[in-house]
Amino acid sequence: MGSVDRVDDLTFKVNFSGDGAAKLKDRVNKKLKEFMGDYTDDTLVEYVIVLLRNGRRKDEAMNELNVFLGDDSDSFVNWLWDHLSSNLDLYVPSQELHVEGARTTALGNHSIGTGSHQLDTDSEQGKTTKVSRNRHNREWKGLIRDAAEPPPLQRSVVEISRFEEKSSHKVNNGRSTSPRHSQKKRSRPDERQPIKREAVSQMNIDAPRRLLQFAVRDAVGTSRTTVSSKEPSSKRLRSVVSTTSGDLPVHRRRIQSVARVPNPMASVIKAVAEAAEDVTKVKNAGSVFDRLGPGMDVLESHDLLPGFRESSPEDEEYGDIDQPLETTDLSYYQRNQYGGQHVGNITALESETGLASDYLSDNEWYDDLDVVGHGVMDVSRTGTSSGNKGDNSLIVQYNVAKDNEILQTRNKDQNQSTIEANSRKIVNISVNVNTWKPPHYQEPREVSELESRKSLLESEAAANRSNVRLENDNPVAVGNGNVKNAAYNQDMSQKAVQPSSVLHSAGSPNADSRTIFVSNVHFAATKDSLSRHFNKFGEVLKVVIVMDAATGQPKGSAYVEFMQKEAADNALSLDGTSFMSRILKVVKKTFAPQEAAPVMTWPRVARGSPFAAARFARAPFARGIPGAFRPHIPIKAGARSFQWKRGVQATPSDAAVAASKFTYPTTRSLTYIRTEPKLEGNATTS
DNA sequence: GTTGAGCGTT
Repeated sequence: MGSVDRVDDLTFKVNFSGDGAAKLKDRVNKKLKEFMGDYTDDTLVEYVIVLLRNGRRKDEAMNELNVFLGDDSDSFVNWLWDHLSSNLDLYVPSQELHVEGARTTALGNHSIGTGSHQLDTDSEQGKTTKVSRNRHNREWKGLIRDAAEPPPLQRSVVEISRFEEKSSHKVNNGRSTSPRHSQKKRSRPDERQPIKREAVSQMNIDAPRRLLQFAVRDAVGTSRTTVSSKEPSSKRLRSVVSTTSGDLPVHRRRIQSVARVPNPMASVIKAVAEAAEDVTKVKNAGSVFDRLGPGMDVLESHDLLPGFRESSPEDEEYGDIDQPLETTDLSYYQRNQYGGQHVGNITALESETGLASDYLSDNEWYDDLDVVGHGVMDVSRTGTSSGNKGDNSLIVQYNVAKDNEILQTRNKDQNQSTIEANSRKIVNISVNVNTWKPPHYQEPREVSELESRKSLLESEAAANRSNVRLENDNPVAVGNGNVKNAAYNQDMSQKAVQPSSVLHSAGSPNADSRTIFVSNVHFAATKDSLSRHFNKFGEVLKVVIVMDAATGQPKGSAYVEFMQKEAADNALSLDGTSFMSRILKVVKKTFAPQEAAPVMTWPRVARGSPFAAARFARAPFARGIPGAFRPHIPIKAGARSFQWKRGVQATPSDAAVAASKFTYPTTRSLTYIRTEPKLEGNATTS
């Protein structure tokens, strides 16, 4: 078939202009419809024509169209070449008609080219990048006419790819993968540089690009799941759609063609797949597109939202970009939830600094962290407003808190700009983390004290029968107690602290009496920090930070359960003191239900009363308790002032009596409340 | 306008 060979060598590097172009478009469109049916996209038609005009050889055209037409690409191009070889004069003015047997310069080049070349390059490009796709299509005709400049083939290839990148900047089409990107490599890399932007109907790229994006995304999606697979990318790609084409309906065939991706696009896809593979190797990259980024800064600026960016590897399923903010909140939440265990690893990781800073340094990092803390709130609250300046950094922080190790590795290969801005805060968090002590750190003491404590608790259990009875007056309270009891045992078994579990089974009904309710807790406070803050008064068994289930953020209150009831009582002395630069409200956990039982013998302060409630709610109960609670009642009246006063001159007041009653040396050290030496102290001394 | 009344969770 010599004639066929001859046709195959043809290129149609012609200026299809005016009516000719329209006619050709029409014809091509019809033909394409035979293959693609309603899926035929006008832009694809235009794309075909541009291929011709750029002097694509037949095989090249097949390759390029293969992405969109799949198997049909060959037959279509065959048809096209045949058709053009005999009918080219239908579409091109005869004087411009110039069919070339080999790849040489086209005739149309100088006839119309130069003049419109300028226009195309400068004005048109700037314009079209801003115009919508529809307008592209509409203007295409004219553009084609104008863009009659056909530079040497290779260069035009380059141009397209450049346009591709360029336009995707503004169109914000997200995950565009610059279809021609790799092709330019394939064609002739050395010719890449000279031409910056010699526009060649860039608008034609949009639709193909969209299609290609899907292909690439499929490819990427596949390769992402097969993380460690070393098999050739083409193989993986094939697995996207496993069916073989055979005699499937047109539509399905087309879909397949996207995924099957034979040799031509293989280079593109391969590059993508390789990039994807790199991503999985690098472990940190949140997204394949992150790695694809170098060629497409669009993603950098648009799609890679901070949260998405920072999402840790195990959050791979968040790859959908819609999630970043959720991720943020989640990590924040987890950070609190993880409280002990997870952060513990981090501590171990940086153990040199650990444990060193304790009580005294507490205040320091608390103050520091307070700064961060505000941001914390910002994130969780105004998470959706991306305009918030602090968001980025804070998100980073959370991941620090969540998984420090990951961030450290990430730091290495991430753009330092963001990191740099946040490094200070990160350090703060790290300090926070470092001050944490592993759960067992107090076990030695616990064990040693355990004997005495056991007895103590037993007696306490007996002593608290009265409390229990008091609870029993209220049915609801009893129910709560039981539930908590169970919870206790569970919790203890998890912690594998056997002795305490024993204690609990004995004293669990008194859990409430050993528990304090701390409110006005800083949102950034963790179980650990609270535990450390309160364990001055005795072993802290459990700290529960009350979280708002809806928002996932802390509600600013916490339950601190001590091993001993006395410790809880003493801990009440921290009421009105500063913790993380917030004035704590420390009260006993209430026994009485809030709303269900307004039925009390003595007159109660109405629940609606915002201020008095917390304070007075305890009063009636305390009245029923002999001894232990009494001293605190007067303190409550002027809690803050009293605390300050005591801190300053250590007055042997009721509070001091209460404090010294159980001889916890740390009780006196309340003087460390130095954060806000305000008017309070003076006011009450009078 | 640098959240802030309140009693949860396993």
